[in-house]
Amino acid sequence: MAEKIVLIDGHSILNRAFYGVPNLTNAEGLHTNAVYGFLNILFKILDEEKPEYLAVAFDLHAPTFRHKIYEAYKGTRHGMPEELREQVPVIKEVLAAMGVSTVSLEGYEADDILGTVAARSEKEGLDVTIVSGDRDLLQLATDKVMIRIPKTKGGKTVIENYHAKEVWETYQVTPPQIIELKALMGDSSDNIPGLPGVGEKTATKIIAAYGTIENAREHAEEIKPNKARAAMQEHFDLAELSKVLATINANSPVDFSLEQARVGDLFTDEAYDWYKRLEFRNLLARFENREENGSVVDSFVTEAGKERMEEVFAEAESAPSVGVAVCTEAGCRGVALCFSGERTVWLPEGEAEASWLWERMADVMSRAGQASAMDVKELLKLHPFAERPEICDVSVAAYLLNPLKNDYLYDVIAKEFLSCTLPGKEDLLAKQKKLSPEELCVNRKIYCCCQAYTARMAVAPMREALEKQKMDHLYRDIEMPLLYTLYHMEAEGIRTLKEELVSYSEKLDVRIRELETSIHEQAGEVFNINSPKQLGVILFEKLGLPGGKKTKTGYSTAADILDKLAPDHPIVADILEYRQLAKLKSTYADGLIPFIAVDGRIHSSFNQTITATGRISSNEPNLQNIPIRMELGRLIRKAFVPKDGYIFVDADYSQIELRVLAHFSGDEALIQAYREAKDIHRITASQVFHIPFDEVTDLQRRNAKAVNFGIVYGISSFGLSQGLSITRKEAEDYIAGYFETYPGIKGFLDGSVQDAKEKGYAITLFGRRRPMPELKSSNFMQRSFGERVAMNAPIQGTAADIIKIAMVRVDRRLRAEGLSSRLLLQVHDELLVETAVEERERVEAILREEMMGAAHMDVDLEIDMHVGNNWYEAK
DNA sequence: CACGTCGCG
DNA sequence: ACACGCGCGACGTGA
Repeated sequence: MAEKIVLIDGHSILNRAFYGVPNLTNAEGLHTNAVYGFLNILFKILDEEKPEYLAVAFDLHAPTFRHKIYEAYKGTRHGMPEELREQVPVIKEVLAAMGVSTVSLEGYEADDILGTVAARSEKEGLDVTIVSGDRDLLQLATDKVMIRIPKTKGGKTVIENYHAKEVWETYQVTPPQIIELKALMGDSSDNIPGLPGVGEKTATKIIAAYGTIENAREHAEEIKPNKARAAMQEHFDLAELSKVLATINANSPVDFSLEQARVGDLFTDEAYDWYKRLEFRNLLARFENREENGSVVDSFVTEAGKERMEEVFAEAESAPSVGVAVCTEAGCRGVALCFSGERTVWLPEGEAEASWLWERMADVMSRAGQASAMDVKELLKLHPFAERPEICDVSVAAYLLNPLKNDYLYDVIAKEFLSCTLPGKEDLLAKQKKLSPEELCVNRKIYCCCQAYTARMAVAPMREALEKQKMDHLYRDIEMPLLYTLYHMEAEGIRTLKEELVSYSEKLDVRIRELETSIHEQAGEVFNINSPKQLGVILFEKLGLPGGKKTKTGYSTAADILDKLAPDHPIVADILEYRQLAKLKSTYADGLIPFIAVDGRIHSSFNQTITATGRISSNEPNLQNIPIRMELGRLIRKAFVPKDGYIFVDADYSQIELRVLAHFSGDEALIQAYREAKDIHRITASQVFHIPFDEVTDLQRRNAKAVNFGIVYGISSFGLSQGLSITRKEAEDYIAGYFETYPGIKGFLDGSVQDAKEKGYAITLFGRRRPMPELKSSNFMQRSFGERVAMNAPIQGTAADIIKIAMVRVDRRLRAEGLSSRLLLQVHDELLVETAVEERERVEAILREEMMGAAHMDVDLEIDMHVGNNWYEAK
C-alpha cells in the first residue's frame, strides 16, 4: 500500500474550530477553543488515516497575489476576531512542540501550498489527504488525492470525503470544473463574488452542459434562466475574476521537504506541557493512551491468562533489571513489571488469585538481576521476600538526594531523573474526573505501570547521583537494610490493652467534667474551652487578664503564656489541667483504641522518607510521642505490654546528640568531661560557672542543661532566654561563658554554618545531606533559621544515622541468633525490644553491643537500659 | 485546610 | 526594635 500524506489547511480548520467549539479559556485567560477544536480534528484524522507524513499549511498575513486582485476589486478583507487571532500563534507553537511541520510562503495562500504539495506528493506516488473547510479545494481531488471537509452535525464532527469520484457524484462536474462552478456561483466564505443571481443549481447545470465559463459564454443565449443569461452577458468580467480567485496555483515555489513532514513522536514533553497549560484534559487522556514507540504509557502490554502470566513472571525472574509495582484496589488488582523503556507488562488478577500474584511478585523481587520499586516496604507487606543488595527503593534514594520534599511521586522523579513526562496521580485518578469504573481501572493500571517504569528506569541515574554525592554507602548499607527492619517492626506491632485505655479514659473523663464545670462557673458562662479563640476572649477580655495579642488570629493561650498568668486567676490552673487531660484523653486514650488490630496489637507505620534530618517518623498512630514527662500521662504506657512469656527491654542512648557534638567539635574540655563524669549537665555547670562540681545547685544544673540543649538546637540568646525564663542579657552571658569554657564548640558551630553556606547543605558523619536554601535568604529571620539548622542538622542527623545502624544490627542479630525476641519501637534515641523471658540476657547484650558499637567516636556512646512488664516500667 | 496547641526526642 | 530555639504527628476548631 502506498504511503500517505495528510495536509491540513491551518487557518481554515482553526477558523472552523473557532466557530464550532464553544468559548473556552484557560487559567491565564487565554482563549483556547479554536486550538482545542483543531487538535480534536487533527487527532481524528490521524487516528483514521495513520499517515506517514503530515504538514499544516498557513497563509502569511501579507497580502497574496490573489488577494491583491480581490482587494483591487472590493477593498478590504474582513478581519478576524481578537479571540481567534490570539490563538493563531498558539496553535503554531503547539504544532511545533509536537514536531508537526508547518508550511507557508510569502505571497501565496494556503490553498496554493496545499495544491502544490498535493501535486508533488501524488507525483511521487503517495496517497494524499487534504483537510479543509473550504470547498474550493475540491478542485484538487483525484483518485489519489482526497479532500476531507469536517462539518459539525448536532455537536458531532462528521467528515465529508471527496475523491474525484465523489466530487462527480455530488456536483456532476470534474474536480477542475469546481473552479468553473465557483466562478459562476461564487463563495461568500472565500470572498469570491461569482455572478449575481447564479446559485449552485444553475451553476451546476451550466457547467455540466458547457464545461467551462468561456464555452458557456459562447452559448450564452442558450442559457435557461433569464437572470443567469443576463448576468453572463453583462457581468462576465466578474466570472473571469472569480475564476482567477478560485484557481489554486498547484505550481507555487514552495519549499517543502517530505522527510521533514514525517510523523514522529507527537507526544513530546513540550507538547505535554502545552496541553497542560491549555488545560486540555480530554486530550491529555488521549496523550496518555498514545501508541508511539518508547512512550511509557503505551509501552505496556496487558497479559491475560494464568499461563501467559506465569511466563512473564518467569521472564522477570531471570531479567537483568525489573521495575515492580502493584495495584491492590479491589477489582483492578494486578502487578506491573517494567523490563525496559520499551516494555512494561501489566498482569491483572483476572482468573488468578491476589495471593498468587503477590507470591509471584515476591519471587521477582527475590530473583531478578536487579529489582526496584517505588516503595519496597509496601511490597513486603503484600508478600515478604528476603533482603538482598539487588533490591532498590527509588523513593528512599530520592529522599536521600533531597530530604526536604513532602513526597516522592514517580512523575516528579521521572521528570527529574529521566527527563520524561508521565501523567501524574492528578491526571489519572483525580476525583473530579468522574471516571466510569472501567476508565478508573484503566487509569489505575496506567498509574501502576508508570510506577514500575520509573522504578526500573530511575535506578541507574539515581545510583549515579548517590555515588557522586558520596551517599551510596548511606543508601546501600544503612537506609536499604533499615527498610526491612522497619517492615519487621510494623508487622510485629505492639500489644496494647484496650481495657487499660478504656478505664484510663473513663478516669480522665471524670476529672475533665469537674474541671469543665469549674471553668465555666469561674468564667460566668458556658463556652468551648477547646477553642483558643473563645478561651482568649474569656481570659483577656471578660476576666481582664494581662496578655494582649500574640498570634495572627488573636490571643495566644499557649501553656507557657498561661503559666505566667496562673497567679492572677485560679481559672488558669484549671484550664491548664483541663487541656492536659483533654489531650491525654483525645489523642492517647481514645485516640489509640481504634488502632488496636484483631491481634490485639497496634501496627503503626515507621516512615523513612519524611524528616529533613534523617530521623524516622511514626504515624497512624504516632508511637514516638507517647507521654512520659508528666506522671499522669506516663501512666498511658501501662497499656503497652509484652505478650505472654515476654518482657520489655528498653535501651536509650545517653545524650547521644551532645556526644556527637563533643566528637564533631573535638573540644578537649567537653570530651574530657564525658570521659570523666557521669552527670554532664552538672559538670557543664561547674565549668561554665566556675564552681566546684559538688557545689553546683539544682538551678545551676538546670540552666547548664538548657544551654546544652540550646547548643544542639542552634543556639540563640532569644531562644535560650525563652526556655529558661530569663532575660536575653543573662542568656547571652550564659552562652558567652559556655563558649569560653568550650572554645572548640564555638569553632565547630561557626564552621558548620560557614560550611553549609559554601556547600549549600549540611552533612552528617555518614554523609547524609540536608540542603539549606534558607541560608541564601536575604530575610534575616529565614537566614537565622538557616544558621540554626546548619548547626543542628549534622548533630541530629548523625544521631539518627547511628541509631539506624544499631536498629539494623539488633534486628539482624535477633533473627540470626535464632531468638524469638523482636525489636518493636524506635523513639529517636531509644529502642524497645519484646524479649522472651529466657532471652533477656542475650537481648541486653545485643542491645548494648550494637547500640554502643554503631559508631566509633572520640566520645563513647553510652546507653541506659530498663526492663519491665509494660512500657511504663521499662523506662 | 490552616491554625493553635501539645505530646515526644 | 524586632524577628526565634531543632525535629516530628495528632487533635479540635473554625473559616
